[in-house]
Amino acid sequence: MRETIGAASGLVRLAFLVQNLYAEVGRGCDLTEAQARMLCVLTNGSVGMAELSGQLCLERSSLTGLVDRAEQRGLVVREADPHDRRAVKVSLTPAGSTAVHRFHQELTERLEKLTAELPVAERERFTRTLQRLVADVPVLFAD
Amino acid sequence: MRETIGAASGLVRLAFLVQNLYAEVGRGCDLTEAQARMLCVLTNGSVGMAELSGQLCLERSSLTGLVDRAEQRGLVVREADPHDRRAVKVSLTPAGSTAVHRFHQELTERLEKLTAELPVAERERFTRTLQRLVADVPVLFAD
DNA sequence: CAAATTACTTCGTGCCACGAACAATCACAA
DNA sequence: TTGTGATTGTTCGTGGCACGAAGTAATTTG
Repeated sequence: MRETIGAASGLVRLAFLVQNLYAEVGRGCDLTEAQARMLCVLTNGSVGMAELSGQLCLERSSLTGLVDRAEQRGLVVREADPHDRRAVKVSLTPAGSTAVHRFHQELTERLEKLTAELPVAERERFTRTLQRLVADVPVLFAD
Repeated sequence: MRETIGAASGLVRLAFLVQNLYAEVGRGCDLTEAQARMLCVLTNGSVGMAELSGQLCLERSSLTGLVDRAEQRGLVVREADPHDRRAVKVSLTPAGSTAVHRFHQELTERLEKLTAELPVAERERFTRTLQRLVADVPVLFAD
């Protein structure tokens, strides 16, 4: 049983590691963690508040403030949905797009360094298993 | 290059997944994420503020409040360090110990379910690689 | 058309994290 | 011994994050 316990510990520590990297790279781009996550989702195009809160696993009331602050910083805009006057579409401004691309690139580099030391075969196997485990996690960080 | 990009995405998504689980299990034990992390570190015995802030990657000033709130909830106590009158040792109360053990057990179960569907060989390989990647991450979630 | 549903916001609360500034204590060297 | 510089931890101010309850407006449904 030693091994399964180790798996849980390993997952937690890996998550901690990645999360710290995420925050660190975010700070370098002047983005909070929550903002960076949101901008990553918006990379795929404009999204309504409800769907966005679903993808980020946030209550809608939490999202309102997040979008507010991002909008004040000029990273994001709210647009009226032509088909539903209740709804709002959130999308990236050019500044937001620039920021998120820089963030994405830097984080990708840092994360690749993490696995860079592994032998190629091990690395590929690891990645494949990873893909399998996260198959139904929303795409927060597109390829 | 398709594969290396996927590795970064996979890591981010896995981290998101684990982090959400962490928060969810925490809520079930009436612990915030930050509190749960701290209590996990304290499982190994009492620790000074400076070392604790290092292990949690937090500024000392952030830790003060975290310990304050945990102390008010009766999860933790501050004790004077006999060898250094500036220093403080933080340790678990019985209530804190109970809470963190429950948290640890539930989270471990949930995390094992994550990998439970994998073929045994793949799972073992994955775990081994995991251990290697997190070798120098502080122990936030002991075996 | 009335009622139920959906989309989003507002408000109040508590928690989290940072940096600057500060007091107490310690370690060490002159 | 007496500075002097480093270390330990706290306070304070600021800003951000997240929740839930309650509310408004628009849409859908019966």
